[in-house]
Amino acid sequence: MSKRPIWKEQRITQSGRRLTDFEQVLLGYIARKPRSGYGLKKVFSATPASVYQPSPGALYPALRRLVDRGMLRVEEKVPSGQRAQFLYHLTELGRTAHLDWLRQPVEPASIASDLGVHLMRFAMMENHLEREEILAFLTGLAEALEGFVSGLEQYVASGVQAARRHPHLALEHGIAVHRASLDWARSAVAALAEPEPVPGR
Amino acid sequence: MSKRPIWKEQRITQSGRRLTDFEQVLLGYIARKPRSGYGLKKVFSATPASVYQPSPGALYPALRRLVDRGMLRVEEKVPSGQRAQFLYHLTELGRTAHLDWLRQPVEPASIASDLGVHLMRFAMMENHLEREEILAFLTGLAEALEGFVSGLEQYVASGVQAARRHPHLALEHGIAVHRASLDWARSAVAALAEPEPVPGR
DNA sequence: CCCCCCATGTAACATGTTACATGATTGA
DNA sequence: TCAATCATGTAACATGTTACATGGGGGG
Repeated sequence: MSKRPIWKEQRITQSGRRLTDFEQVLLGYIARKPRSGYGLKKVFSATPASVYQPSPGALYPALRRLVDRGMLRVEEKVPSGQRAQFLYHLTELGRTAHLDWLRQPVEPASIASDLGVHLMRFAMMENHLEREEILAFLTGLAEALEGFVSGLEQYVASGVQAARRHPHLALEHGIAVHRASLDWARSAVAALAEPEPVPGR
Repeated sequence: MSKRPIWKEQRITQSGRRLTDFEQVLLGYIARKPRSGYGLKKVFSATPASVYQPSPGALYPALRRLVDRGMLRVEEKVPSGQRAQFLYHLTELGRTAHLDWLRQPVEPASIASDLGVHLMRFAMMENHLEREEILAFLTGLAEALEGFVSGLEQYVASGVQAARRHPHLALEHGIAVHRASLDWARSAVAALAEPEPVPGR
């Protein structure tokens, strides 16, 4: 009795669980245009940046979960004589969840491990968020990267591990790539602060 | 009988399975100096670059697996009255596996997703591989990055997805950071091609 | 005839995350 | 007394990878 378990409403009963990044990315692709499982597979393989190729054992169960949770709706198409094809559409709930995901602020603590996800989010924000929100996101991203880079620089300056050459060089690598990321974020802010360039003139 | 299953000696009976990168990194830290589970945990938290903090549910089972497979040997220390502490040492088999891992060539196809692992490997090569091997590794890394970057550039130049601004910017990000990585690799080759700078003068 | 593309999945297996659990010592 | 640090783990759960399975249609 002195030590009864504390249930801080964890185990959010399965349907309250947060969607994984992969599930969110699927929602994002389907938001642009309804797709089949195979169609999604092709979207991934056609993008050179996202080197990630989801295996069927990851893709199909994920779609099933999204349907079960009411994020997706299935449309069955039977193209006469061929194997059935299933087109997935976003539901209202799915669209809400996707927008919420796009609007998550950048968490400075996990900036290094989340960079790829943030870039994915940025790519999917187009036509979904206001310009102001997008600029705020990029600014937050830049600030987080600034903090991360200066943290690495301080560590290098502090002289810990200075004796070993390779770890030092590896740290320099981290500084270099995150600085490049930071420069990109700043230039993206500048590019998007201007109005969309009209191709015709 | 017409279609019996094909067993291409997959399922390599548990002990033939390749070690995961995480297991290899553990071997690498233990190679430098025998450590306890808790000691390894601290190594991770003390390194600013590897933002990854292994959970106990990942760390302890991994150590157990390495012991079961003969890569590690356990030394029990009982500091009189305190909870037992276990120091892990590399076995010969463990050292061999670690060196094999360090010597794996860079796979150009997976360069983007493996960059972090390659940097980890580079950091751990010091005092284990010959200078020539290290330079060859860095050269291979640079070549793979060159190929990756020029692939991205060609994709951008091909004008697919040119209509959408955000994906285009995200691709530019990929180009920028991998180019930074490439520059780093080249400068690291140059730095290591010279003899170790003597601190005293 | 064989292989590749279309298009769907399932099963076994290993791993990781989150939360819980234990228990001593040190410091506020 | 309460909290943090040292130091070890386990249990439940969800997810991912690899390989297998099915089956039609088109091209060399």
